[in-house]
Amino acid sequence: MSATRPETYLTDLNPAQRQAVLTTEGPLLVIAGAGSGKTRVLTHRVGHLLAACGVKPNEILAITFTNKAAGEMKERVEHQLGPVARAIWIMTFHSACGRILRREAERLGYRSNFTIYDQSDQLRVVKACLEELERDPKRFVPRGIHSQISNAKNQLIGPDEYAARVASFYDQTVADVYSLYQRKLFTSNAVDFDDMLMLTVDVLQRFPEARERWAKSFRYVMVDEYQDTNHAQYVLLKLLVELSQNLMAVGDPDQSVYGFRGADIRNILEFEHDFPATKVIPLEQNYRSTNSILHAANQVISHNRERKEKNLWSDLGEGEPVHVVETEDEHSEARFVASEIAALIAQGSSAGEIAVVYRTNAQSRVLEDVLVRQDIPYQVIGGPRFYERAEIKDAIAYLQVLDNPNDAVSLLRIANRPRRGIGDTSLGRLNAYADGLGTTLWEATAFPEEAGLAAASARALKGFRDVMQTLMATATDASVAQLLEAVLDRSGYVEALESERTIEARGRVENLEELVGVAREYDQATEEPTLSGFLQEISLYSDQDALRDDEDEGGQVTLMTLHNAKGLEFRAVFMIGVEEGIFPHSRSIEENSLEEERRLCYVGMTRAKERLTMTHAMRRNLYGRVDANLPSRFIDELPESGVERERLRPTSWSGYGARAVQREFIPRSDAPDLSTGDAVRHASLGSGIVIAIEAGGVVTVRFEDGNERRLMLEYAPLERIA
DNA sequence: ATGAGAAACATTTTT
DNA sequence: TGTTTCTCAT
Repeated sequence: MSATRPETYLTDLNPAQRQAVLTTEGPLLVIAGAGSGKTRVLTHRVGHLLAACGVKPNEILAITFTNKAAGEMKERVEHQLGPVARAIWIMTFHSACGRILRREAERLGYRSNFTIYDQSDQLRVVKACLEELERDPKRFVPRGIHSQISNAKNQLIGPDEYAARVASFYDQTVADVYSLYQRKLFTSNAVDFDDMLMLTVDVLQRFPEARERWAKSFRYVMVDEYQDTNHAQYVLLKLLVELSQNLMAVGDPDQSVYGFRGADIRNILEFEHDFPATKVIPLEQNYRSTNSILHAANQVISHNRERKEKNLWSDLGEGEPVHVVETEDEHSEARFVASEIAALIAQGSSAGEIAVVYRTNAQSRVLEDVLVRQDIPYQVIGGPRFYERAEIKDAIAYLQVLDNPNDAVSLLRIANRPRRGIGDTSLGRLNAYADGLGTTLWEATAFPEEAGLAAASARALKGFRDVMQTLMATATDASVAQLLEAVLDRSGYVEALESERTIEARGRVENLEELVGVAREYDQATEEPTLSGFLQEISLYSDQDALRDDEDEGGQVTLMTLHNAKGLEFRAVFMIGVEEGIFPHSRSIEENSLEEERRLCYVGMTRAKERLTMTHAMRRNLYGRVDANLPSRFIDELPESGVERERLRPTSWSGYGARAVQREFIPRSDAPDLSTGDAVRHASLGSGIVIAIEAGGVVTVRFEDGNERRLMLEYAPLERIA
C-alpha cells in the first residue's frame, strides 16, 4: 500500500487530529468528542508509527472494549498497511489479558488452557458456594454477592484483603463466598472475566521478569474508550507502560455511561495527574451531526458539574431543528414514531439509516407491535445471545470438559444432558466424594460405587465417562469442527433434540450446526488451531456482533437501548420515553447518578446525523400501572433555538392526523384461510406455526425464535407454507 | 422428573 | 402488565 507516506496519510486529517497522530512519545490524552474521527486518528497513528517511526508491528498494543471495535480497527489498519498489520496487537482488554495469561498462568498455579467462566457460570459457582456454606440464598442473593465480588476484583481487592476489611455480617458472608469461589475456580482451572484482569495485574506485579518482558515488548500502547476503564485496567496500563510511558488514551468523559459496571470516570479526568507531562489534545470538530443537534446535545451535557468544558462544532450546517414531541401515551408515541419512520422511508431513506433508542429494553415492545403491523422491517439489538443459548452452552461445555476435565461447572452442566439418568442426587454424592478425597469431580466419576451411587446411576455414569474418554482420544488428532461433530453425535445430544420433533428443537439443531460452522471457520482461519485456542476465543467473543452483521442485509430499522447505541450513528434517531422516572430512570435519581444519565442522553443525541426526535408521553402504562410522567429534565435543558416542540393530540377517534394513519390500515382481500397447526411465513418475522385462532380474525403465531405474536389476519403479511 | 400455577420481580451490561 | 423463578403436586 502506498498510503504509508506521511504526506499521503496526513492530508485527510484536521490539525488537532494530525497533532494526535504525530505525538508519538510520552503520555497523550486525546479528548475525542462524539463523531470527531477518533478511529481515524487511532488507525493513522498506528500507520505513522510503523511507516515513519521504525516501530515493529508487534511492539504496538491497541486496546478496545469490544470485539467489534477491535475487528473494525484491525480491518481499517490492514486495509491501510497490508498484511503486516496482522502482527499488531489490536484487541480487547480481555483478549490481551488472555494472551498474556496463557503465557504466565503457570506462575500463578493455573494451567494455560484455563477455562473462562461467563456470567452464568459465575453465578452457578456463587450459588454452589452459598449452598456449601449453608447460607440462606434469600438473605444473600447470589446476584448481589456476585456483583460485590466482581466490584472487589475490579478494585483489585483479593479475597484476603476483602476479608480483612469486613464491616458487617453481610460482608463477612461475601468474604467467605469470595474466598471459596476463588478456590473453586482455581481447582477447576478456571478464571472469570474479572480474574483475567486481576490475575494479569497480579502476575505482573509479583513477577518482575514477567513485568519487564511485557513492558518491553509493548513500546506503544493505545486505549480507546478510556472513560470506560476500571481501576484494574488502569493499573494494568500503568504496568505495561512503566518503561516507555508511551500511552495514548482516547476517550470522552461525556460519554462515560458504564459507571455501574465499575468504570471509573476519574481515570480519564485525572489522567494528566496520573501520567505527568501528559499532552492533551481535544478533538472538537464533529463530522457527524448538524449544528442543531450538536448545539442541543452540548446544551444538555453542560448541566453536568463534574466535567471538563468542551464544545463540539460542525461545518455541516444548521440542519433541521431537533424535534420534541409530546404524545398522550406510549401507544400514540409508538404510532407516531412508526409513521414518521414510514414517511422517512417513503422519502427515500433506507430503514438501515434509522434507529429508535430507549432507556430500558422493555420499551421496545409497544413499538415492535406497531412496526410489525405497519410492515416496517426492524431488528432489536440486545435480545438473547447466540452463545448464551442453552444448546450452544451445552455443546461448548462438552468441549470445555474435553479440554479441561477439571472444569467442574461444565462437567455438572453436561453430565445429565441429554438425560441419561445421572440426577442431582448422584452428582451431589460424587461432589461430596471428590471433596472428601481432595480430588476433582472428573476423577471421582471413575469411582461411582465408592461414591455411593445406586447401581443404575453408576452404570449411566460409566457410560458417560466412556463416551467422554473416547472423545478425549479423538480430540488429539481431530480438528475442532470434527471434534464438535463427534461430540454432538456420540453424546446423543442431537439425537435427543431430533426426537422432540418440535420447532424449537429444530431451531436448536440449526444453532448447533451454526456452531460447527464457527468451528470450521476457526480451523481454517487460524494458523495453529487448537481446542484450547478455540474455546478461549469464543469465550471472549460471546456476543452477536458477527451474526448481527450478516443479518442486516436488507436494511432494517434498529431498536436498541441507549447503552447499545454508543459508538453508532444514524441519519435519523428517535429517542423515546424521555420522561422523568424513565429517563432519567427513577433508580438513577435515587442513586444520585443523574450525571451518568445525562451523559447517556448526550450519547443518544449525538448518534443522529441529520434528524433527531425526542418523544415523551403524558401517561404511560408501566408494570400494569398507569403513571403520569413529566417530560424529562433533559428536555427542559434543551436550548430554545434549534428545537421545535410539538404536542400531538388526537384529531379524530382513529389517530393523529393524516400522516399518522396513512399507512396503517390497508386490509388485504387475499387473507389466507388458516387453522391451528398450520405452518406460516410472515414477511418480516419469519416462519412459525399457528397456535390459536380467535374470533375477529386474530391469529396467534409462534415463530421459530420462540416468540408468540397475535396478528390480524386481514392486515398481517402472512402466508401459509407447506 | 416434569409441569402447572403461584408468587415475586421488573435499569443500563462492551468482557 | 409480562416474565421469570419457585413450589408443590403428579
